[in-house]
Amino acid sequence: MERMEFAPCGVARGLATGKSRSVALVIPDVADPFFPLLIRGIEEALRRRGYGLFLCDSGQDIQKERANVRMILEQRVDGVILNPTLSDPDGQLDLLDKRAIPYVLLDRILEGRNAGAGVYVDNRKGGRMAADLLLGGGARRLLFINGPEALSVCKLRRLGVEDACRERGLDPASILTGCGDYSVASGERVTDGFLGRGPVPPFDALFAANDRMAIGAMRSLRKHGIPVPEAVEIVGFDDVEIARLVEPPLTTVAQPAFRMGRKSAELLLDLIDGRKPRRRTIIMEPELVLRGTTRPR
Amino acid sequence: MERMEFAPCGVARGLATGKSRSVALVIPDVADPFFPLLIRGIEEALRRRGYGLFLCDSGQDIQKERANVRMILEQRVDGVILNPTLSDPDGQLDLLDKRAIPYVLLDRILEGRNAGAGVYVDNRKGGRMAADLLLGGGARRLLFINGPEALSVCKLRRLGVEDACRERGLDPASILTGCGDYSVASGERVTDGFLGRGPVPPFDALFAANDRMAIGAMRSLRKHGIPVPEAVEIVGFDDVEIARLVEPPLTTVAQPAFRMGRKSAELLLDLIDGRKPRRRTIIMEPELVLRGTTRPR
DNA sequence: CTGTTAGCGCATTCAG
DNA sequence: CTGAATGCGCTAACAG
Repeated sequence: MERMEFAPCGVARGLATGKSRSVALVIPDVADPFFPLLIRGIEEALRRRGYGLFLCDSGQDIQKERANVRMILEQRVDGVILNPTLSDPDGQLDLLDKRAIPYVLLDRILEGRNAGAGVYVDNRKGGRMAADLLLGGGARRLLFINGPEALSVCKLRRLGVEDACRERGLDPASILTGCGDYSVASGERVTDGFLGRGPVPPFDALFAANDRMAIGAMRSLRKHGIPVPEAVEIVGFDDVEIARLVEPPLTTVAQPAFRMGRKSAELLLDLIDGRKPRRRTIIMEPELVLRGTTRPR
Repeated sequence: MERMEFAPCGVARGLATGKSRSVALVIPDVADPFFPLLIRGIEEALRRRGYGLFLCDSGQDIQKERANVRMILEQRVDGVILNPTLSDPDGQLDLLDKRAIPYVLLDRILEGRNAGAGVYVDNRKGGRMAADLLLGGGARRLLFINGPEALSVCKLRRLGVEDACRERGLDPASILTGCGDYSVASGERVTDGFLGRGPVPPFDALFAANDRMAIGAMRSLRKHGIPVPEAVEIVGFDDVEIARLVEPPLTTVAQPAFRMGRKSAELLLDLIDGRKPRRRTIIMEPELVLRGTTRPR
């Protein structure tokens, strides 16, 4: 069988068994540097058990996301790892439910559904860690640039920020808030908006819900001649590769992307095999990485 | 059929027709920021024609690359887009040939094979453009940090650099040369190596075969207190997202990654459908993007 | 325990 | 032009 170079036909086996030995990953944007490590983790877990990975980048486009789900259903994948686009994907989750295709949600919490499996970091804690670092460093006025608040993770990060305020006896309503779309450009734009109003920045600390927006904010501050971290301290979220390459290197709340990917794939494979995983939702710990956009503590 | 929410079973159709309506993409490293746009281009072309994409990241590991190819063969993809790892993948190309599975090479030129299809930029021209920019700006001594010279693209970029030298009456042997592995760290290490020998840098211009190594070089120069672009001008290759985010933003030779991806997928689909594409190898034009690591011209 | 067979859900073919 | 039969290459159930 080795020498004949025979490879059993997965398609025929798939038809006979009803299992295609493949899973799909649906993400909103491959270009987001948060995904590469995640994908690596997923692939490692899948390969170990002989599964292939269908990649579906919906490009932030709900139309494409629909098309992707349709294609997934046709290709008869055994399961789906879903990191939904901004818009509400519940219609698509219903489709998966109806077809009894197991799925794991990455970085999104389902409020209505009780049966959903998911993997994510403790976003509330992450938000609290970031805000607490800044407030503990003497910040008087915090600007929080959140992602799209329709996403549960964003809501949670905001709650964490508010926790930190309350713990220090501050009114959560006193923090400035902006909202971006996770892109560098949006972080820059939001920050520009707050800086346009006068010569003195109305904030002395800034927390962005991801590193890309934090880097956008850094660009805005540099443009306005405001020194980081001397006049404004900055904390990001994710710890992507760029974070350590910008100048000064970005202090950030790290997500264990590789482990998240691996874990979500393992969880999905357990569901596919009909095993009952002990925990269907897995919450990982964020970790503060101190670099150059905050003053030494 | 709409209302019944019926989806034809791709697996059964695959068995009946011998076509799985899916192709595989084999890349050495999803974390390389050059790939996201490429993947987007590929996905766009594939979705348009109802094909799915199997992602295979070999993680620079030839063992995994083999395992990937095996999995690909089992899953009976209709074609493969291959961006091979450093090591020689010809054994695996033979496998594909034997099985008559069409494939398109990305960014790698086949010297022995006459039938290979491929998509890449004119790397020689790109190398010449970069070196010419630097030499034309008055550089006396050029450091060229190449990628692994086992790769044909790297050989070509070097040839382009030598072309530029000769055109300006310089001896190509006079340029300093280092070799990295495309990572930020390797660019930094190689540059460190040249700067460790004395207080004055032995070069006044630097061309790196990709942006990540160029950024590593920038880090090394900053560490040594050498101003960019005043004392050393730098040009990278690729034009990935980070290039415009570092400070100063990186002058670079841009590759049309999205178009390369789309084109390679279209080419592959033509091969799969048995159409005879007019050109089996497609060479795209690199483009110089002037930013802050070179002085204004 | 080994060898045989039915059938997975389609596309294709051939008969009507 | 519409409708029924065959087989793609496997696995699972079953018989020997």
